[in-house]
Amino acid sequence: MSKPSDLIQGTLDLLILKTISLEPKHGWAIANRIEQVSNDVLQVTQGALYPALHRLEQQGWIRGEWRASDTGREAKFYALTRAGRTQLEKELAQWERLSSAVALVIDMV
Amino acid sequence: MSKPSDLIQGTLDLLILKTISLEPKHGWAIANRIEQVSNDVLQVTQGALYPALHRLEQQGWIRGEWRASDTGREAKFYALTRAGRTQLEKELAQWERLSSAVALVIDMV
DNA sequence: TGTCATACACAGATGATTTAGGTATCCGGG
DNA sequence: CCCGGATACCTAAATCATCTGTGTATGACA
Repeated sequence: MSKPSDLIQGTLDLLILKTISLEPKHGWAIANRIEQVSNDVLQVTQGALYPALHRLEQQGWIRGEWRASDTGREAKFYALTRAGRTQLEKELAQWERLSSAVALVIDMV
Repeated sequence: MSKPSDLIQGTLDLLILKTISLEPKHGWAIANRIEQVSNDVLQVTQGALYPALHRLEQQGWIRGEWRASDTGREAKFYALTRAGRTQLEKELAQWERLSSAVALVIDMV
């Protein structure tokens, strides 16, 4: 089974970039924030989250740094790089483009 | 690279079901229609199309039948079954749900 | 002391799509 | 008459994101 019922494939990068564009966050907080803002519709599993973070960091779009979290524990905070900001714009445009196209098809009469 | 720049993962089934819900079509025509209606934003490659059609047929959501196409050639026309119509409703609702959730995140201030 | 929430990470399976082929027919132009 | 382009079907291999399932560790709380 394992239908991807909780995430639209390919949007996770966008969601992460957007989430930390407001302020740097650590992985756990990023996942929580996405779930919260989406009213628990989007579920970010850790098995998707951490690989995505490493991927994004390797591409140079985000940068990680160990700091103390709100709870006083050490956590890896990720911030957008300049390239990441550009990438975010790109992914936003791409999402807009594709989701509008899907809308055209499903609104077809 | 091979970025999925021409299709949102997981939406192809929805797009196909919707396209033949108006009137039965053969594979080639389905792909053309989707591309046309989306202003060529969505590209349906044959390597994605035919496996998807077979998948949908196996699930009992569409039924194929050989008939003559507009051009006089034999082609396999696919029509929605009753279960397919139900499935289409489901996928429409799901898409609405998920894309709205994404919108919430990317419009986050 | 033990359990829950926080926090990171990875390995293996899954499954849709991309890439890249292959077959065959029909039509029109040269 | 032949050849290229459009139509029409199909499949195999590779890629890659995500899911499932684990494992580690700490701090708070009861």
